[in-house]
Amino acid sequence: MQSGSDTDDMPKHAQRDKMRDITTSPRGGTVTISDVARSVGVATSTVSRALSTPNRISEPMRKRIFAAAAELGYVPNPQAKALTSGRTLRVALLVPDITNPYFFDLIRGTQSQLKQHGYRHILVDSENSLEVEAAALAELPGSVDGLIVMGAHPPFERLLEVADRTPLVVINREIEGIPSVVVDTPTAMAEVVAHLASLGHTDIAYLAGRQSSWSCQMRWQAIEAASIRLGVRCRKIGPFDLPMPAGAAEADAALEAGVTACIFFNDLLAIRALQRFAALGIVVPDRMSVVGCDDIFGADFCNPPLTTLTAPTEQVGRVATDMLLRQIQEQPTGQVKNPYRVKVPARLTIRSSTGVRKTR
Amino acid sequence: MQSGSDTDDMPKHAQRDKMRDITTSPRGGTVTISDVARSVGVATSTVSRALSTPNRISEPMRKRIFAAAAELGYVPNPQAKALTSGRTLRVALLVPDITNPYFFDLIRGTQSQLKQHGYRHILVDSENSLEVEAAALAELPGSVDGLIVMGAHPPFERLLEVADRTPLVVINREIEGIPSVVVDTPTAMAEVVAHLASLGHTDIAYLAGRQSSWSCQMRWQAIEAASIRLGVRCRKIGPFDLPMPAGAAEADAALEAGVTACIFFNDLLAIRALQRFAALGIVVPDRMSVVGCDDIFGADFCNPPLTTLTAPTEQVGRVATDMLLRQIQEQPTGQVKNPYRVKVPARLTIRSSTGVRKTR
DNA sequence: TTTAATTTGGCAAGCGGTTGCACAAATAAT
DNA sequence: ATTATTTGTGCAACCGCTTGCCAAATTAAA
Repeated sequence: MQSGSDTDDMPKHAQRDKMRDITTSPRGGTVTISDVARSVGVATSTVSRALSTPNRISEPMRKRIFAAAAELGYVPNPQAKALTSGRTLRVALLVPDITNPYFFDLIRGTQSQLKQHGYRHILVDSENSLEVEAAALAELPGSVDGLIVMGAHPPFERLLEVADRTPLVVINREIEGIPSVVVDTPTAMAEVVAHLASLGHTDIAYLAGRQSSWSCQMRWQAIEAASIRLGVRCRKIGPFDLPMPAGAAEADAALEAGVTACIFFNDLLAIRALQRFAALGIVVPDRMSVVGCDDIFGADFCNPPLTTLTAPTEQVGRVATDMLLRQIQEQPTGQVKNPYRVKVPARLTIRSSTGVRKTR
Repeated sequence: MQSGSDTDDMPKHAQRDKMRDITTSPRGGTVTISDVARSVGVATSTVSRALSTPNRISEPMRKRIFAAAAELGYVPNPQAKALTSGRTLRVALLVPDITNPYFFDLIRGTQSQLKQHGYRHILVDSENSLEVEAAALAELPGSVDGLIVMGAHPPFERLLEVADRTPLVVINREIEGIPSVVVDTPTAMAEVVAHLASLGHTDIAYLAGRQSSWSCQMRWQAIEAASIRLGVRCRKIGPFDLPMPAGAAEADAALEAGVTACIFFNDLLAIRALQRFAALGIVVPDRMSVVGCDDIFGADFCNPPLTTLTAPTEQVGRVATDMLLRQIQEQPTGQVKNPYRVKVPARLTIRSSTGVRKTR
């Protein structure tokens, strides 16, 4: 009851604290470091150090503080931590379209690797919108320690700017000066062409992706070069950007072009095209051979199972994450960034959607 | 040139600021609100209000501040904002397994809705691990404004605790006192049983999910009740928790049980079982009818296309998000939380994996 | 013209942590 | 026993931004 005397000689902030205590203590009050400090009877700095600076505080004191923290249910506030330390322990993942199963494994790979290092993910799905991507690129660097950008559509100058102030790794695109990890689909695409040629196909179409991405261009270059070398005709069709389900239009176009084999930018397209062909009564691979890319979920059990390019996608995610984390670590000394590039091979997985050319 | 005089009568903090300016201005320095303030010649508070309190600052001044902010490339620091405002504008998404395509649409739904309201996602994939889930549940509330928990494995007491201090919405599980949105698969499962019965099946198996989830239990109850009502035999098998690819073991078990139709907990299982049956030479649906649940990506183009339950999954995500955001908004007054529950119907989509029972 | 009501902008105290620096106690060296 | 070294803690400033409160300036009312 003589608490009245406290109030007088207490410094102002202590009075406030006390009020806060009374006000919020009953329920819902977050336990802060100073609650712990008060409970143990030490300064907040001591608690802070006990919690995050090893060997700075005597063992007995450390124990007491830990005990108190546990008892009070103290959970550090990441915002506050981030504000002072400059580390958010968060990484942003920029994905063009979560709806594409290709990104599952990539996400899974990054997530598991990040988790191991105590980091979290912010997942941003740009839904293939350049504006969303641009906005995210502008805003995210403040709230994360680094970014991983997948299937990068944004202009490379923009990415360079971002890379200049934030650790950044790009997946499936190579940009001078930015660390990247890409799947070497172009090289594998040459194999695809050879595979088709060996089956007797001389007229091939390459159906480009909706957005002309870097990968798409690289693949086309490789395919074109390979077909010239092998003496087969190959034309590029698309990209289409129609409201109809992606894949069907491409299928129709391939049909109209009179080719006997077609290579799709990715499995999503290829699978939908497969459905379209089925609907039109076009037998795959007898009338038309179909090749996809990525070996996504579904490529092995669609009808017929899809010949495609397979890559260790989850590993790609892990490698990219490692590169990013390394960048984040070395940032202090980081005068010169290490634009390390990794290229992982893809291999041709032959299933039943490709077959010998039938003369009709 | 007479700036020398400034240094003398400047308050201490201003001097510091100035020093900081010299130090970090050259490069890499983040532009803060006080940089903008200095550039315009006003106080930080004015800038802050111009930026985030409508109609508090005169129009001309507002314009000047905006211009300066734009010119300097000012980007607000979310950490600091969060620290003062108590709002992180971030929501966590707890997913048991991103590898399951079912969650795509859910994620997409929440993401798009969140984006519209200026919120971001933190995606946490627990990879079906209870510990990871528990850890996330403990840690996340501090760094987000609310959580959406999917396919909730965590014990409900735990969830109640969390819900007590953080806005929370659960998807596909009902817990007294927690807002939830669930797909009414149980009701639809009765239809499934009726469908199978009408095809002449009298021996049915229900293949449970790996983890005995709430949905799984509800479905089994509904299936059991329906089969009793319809006079067919139905047994529950599993769950299995084997290292082999989920689905194959279930297929074998169904075969061994001698049933002519089987209902799988979800499409992932059903599709893998389909592959297993094909590998064993069991023709679906002639020798075995197969039903899945969720109508995930792939269910329509697997071989044969899968009979399954379809629900507006993306919408479920949106609704859950709305409920969460509403909760976040009303939190100030939030004496009594509104444990609102939504149940969205699922409907039976009949494709080719179910057929009339063939006597053998 | 004087007084009251609005606007507009600044001051300064935080939010919940971290950290450089100072200081007292404990241990070692002279 | 006295001085020089280690620890072990506390003080207080600070991270970037918000906000309650106050004062000066502008406008409206008396």
